[in-house]
Amino acid sequence: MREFMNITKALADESRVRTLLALRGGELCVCQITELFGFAPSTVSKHLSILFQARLVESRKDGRWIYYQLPGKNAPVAVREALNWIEKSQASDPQILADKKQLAKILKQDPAELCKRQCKK
Amino acid sequence: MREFMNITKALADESRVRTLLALRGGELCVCQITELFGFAPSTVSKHLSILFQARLVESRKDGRWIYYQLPGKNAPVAVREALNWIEKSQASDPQILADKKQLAKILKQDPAELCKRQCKK
DNA sequence: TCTGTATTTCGCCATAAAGCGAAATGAACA
DNA sequence: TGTTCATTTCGCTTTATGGCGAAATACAGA
Repeated sequence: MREFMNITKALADESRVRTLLALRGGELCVCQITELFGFAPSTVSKHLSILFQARLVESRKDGRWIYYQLPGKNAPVAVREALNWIEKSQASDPQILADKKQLAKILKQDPAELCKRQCKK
Repeated sequence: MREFMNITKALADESRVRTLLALRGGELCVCQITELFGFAPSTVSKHLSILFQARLVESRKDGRWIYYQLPGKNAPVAVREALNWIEKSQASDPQILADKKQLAKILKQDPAELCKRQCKK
């Protein structure tokens, strides 16, 4: 029950749901997600750690960058079902489509440049 | 998106998840759910109104009693999928099984007696 | 109509959660 | 060995949420 509630609580925030749907296109580093939402990097990091604790995302370290991605087939059933539910219910939501568009623009940019800009703020 | 978040926020509380699973056995009136949790009637009422707004439950008035139940086939897809997910993930959870047992005892009692006791507190 | 009662609404308090900026961490590179 | 910089952790403030009891509402029955 504890684990299940970790999932439901993680899903009870719009930014986190949008993050999960944004990750459908493949892994993203923190600064790319930060760019998508316009939040402070620390805020995004916290959101990601909540998703991670719920096992809704996995992470991979590559040098100074940390990439987050949707979990693989080894994920708990409750997690897989949850992601399925979100996908089915929200894939065509206007906000999600807008995010997808915005994300395409972000992916064209150099991640290093994104990060540098965010740190200067 | 707004509607979807209503669902996820409604599910982000353990009592509300337990309520949904308790309703699998059929409709319940407010005082029966109140008895199950040991909360104040006003607290239970609020929980139910949150579930209702998310369309995760429906209600039926019968005289002074209001019965809550799981939604029928006309429920939105997101709601049906959510209930499915909860059922699959949590049906065999110890807490849910305990609730089921406790509920069986409650159902043997006269609802009118339950309510009277709760009001006197 | 008046009383009793099942439920909801309201106002309050305590706790949890979301956001930020500053400081800490840890890996690459001069 | 420092320095740079992507990310996280910490401390803080503001807002949201869950709980209660008291009062309001709505309906049944005397």
